[in-house]
Amino acid sequence: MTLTNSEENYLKAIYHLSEAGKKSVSTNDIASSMKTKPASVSDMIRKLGAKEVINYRKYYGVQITEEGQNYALQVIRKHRLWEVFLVDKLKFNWDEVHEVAEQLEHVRSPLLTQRLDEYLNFPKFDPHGDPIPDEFGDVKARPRISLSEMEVDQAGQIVAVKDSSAAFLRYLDKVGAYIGARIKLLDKVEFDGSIEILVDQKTLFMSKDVASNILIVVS
Amino acid sequence: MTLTNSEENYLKAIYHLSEAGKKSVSTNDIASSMKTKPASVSDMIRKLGAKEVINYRKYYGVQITEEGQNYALQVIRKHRLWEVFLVDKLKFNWDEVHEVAEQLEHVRSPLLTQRLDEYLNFPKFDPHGDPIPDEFGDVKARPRISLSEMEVDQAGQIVAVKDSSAAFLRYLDKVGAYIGARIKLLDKVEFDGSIEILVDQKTLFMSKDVASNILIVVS
DNA sequence: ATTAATTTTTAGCTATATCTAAATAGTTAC
DNA sequence: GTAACTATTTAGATATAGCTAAAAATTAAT
Repeated sequence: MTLTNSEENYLKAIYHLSEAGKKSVSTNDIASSMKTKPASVSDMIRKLGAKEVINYRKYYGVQITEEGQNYALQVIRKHRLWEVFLVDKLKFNWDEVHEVAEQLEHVRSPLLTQRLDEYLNFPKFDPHGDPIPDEFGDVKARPRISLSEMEVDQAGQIVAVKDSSAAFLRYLDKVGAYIGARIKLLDKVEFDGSIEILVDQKTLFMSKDVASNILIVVS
Repeated sequence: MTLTNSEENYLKAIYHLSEAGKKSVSTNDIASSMKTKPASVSDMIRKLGAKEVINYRKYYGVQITEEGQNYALQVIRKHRLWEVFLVDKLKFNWDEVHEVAEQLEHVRSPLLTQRLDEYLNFPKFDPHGDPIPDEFGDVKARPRISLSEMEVDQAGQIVAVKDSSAAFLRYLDKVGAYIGARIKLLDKVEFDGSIEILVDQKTLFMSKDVASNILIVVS
């Protein structure tokens, strides 16, 4: 079973939206993430349904199937391997690789993917810190540290909190430090262990107490 | 001005057919080299004419324009650079690279092409011995003759093949007549034009048919 | 110089992937 | 529980790229 490049792109988008929490993904969600129109999405999900990579029932959201998930993971694998190649070997900056990897991810050659993986020394994470699925679709969990353990100038992504009280979550939401936010540690005050971080182009001060309750995956 | 992948493939075919002698290329020639139907070619050359990469007059052959030639050379440049990458870095055999390079040659990123060229140390010839155009479309020429045109006792190096089918490449690899191999013509049988050559301290017999498909640079 | 053969083009159809506009299904508000 | 709003699908276009079958132009043969 093979998908066209366009079908692969839709499937990848559906996979990413599914990952980001929701069990079922809406036509509008897909349309906005793909920068296309809902009508085009309707058409495409009918095709993806016929190929059994998603479950599709009219007027209800779509759910990715086991087979669809595996397919998506192989495309993501290729995307991230190429990103590693571009940065490690061809000296691209990590913010220059996405568009090129979007093209390279569709090259069909199992041998190429395998040899590239080998050549890059079986990397487990891409230049953005995202995990690279192996040939079976398995991913290595990323090591998590608390925000207070980070070094100055290190960048990362908020992935969880230790204290999940409503008050704490409300506070995080208010300052923009939501789960998934990409942050960078700007400064550490030796005196009290408080820190200064960059979130969404805004700087933010945080006590050591708060910082030690926030879990980070460094990039 | 950009062409679709399909337009790039047609243009490349027209370029290669033009190189192979004839000043003007027929619809049927293109159809058979592209393994498609003359009707499809008619359609496509109208499009390529509109984009001014070929000159097109109904019922006459097409001629590639200056602009078309430059465009074709850049696609060929990418194709051959990727072939070098696959063989030199990813340890592909030289008969396994064509299909993958056909896909990679369409990746659009001037930076990628430039960095790849750099990474490979600005190679001048691909694994089949064909010259790699530089960013201005210039190629380094090497005078080549076919193995069947060599004189007895003349020595040389295999630099390319005319027939690059997988079967032919496999055969050459098997007998040790790889690109780059240094050979010497030991004898020529007048009766059927078959020859005896020395390759890697081994003597090898070859039909005239095979010999005329192997290109040599004499030393 | 006609006729015959070949080549090339046109016409019309299929499939993918997109769009806009209109219709329909589902959800929310009062 | 109906009306209003939102989400989704359908219908009908456009553009690319291919096909077959038939028409038209060119070339070859007698």
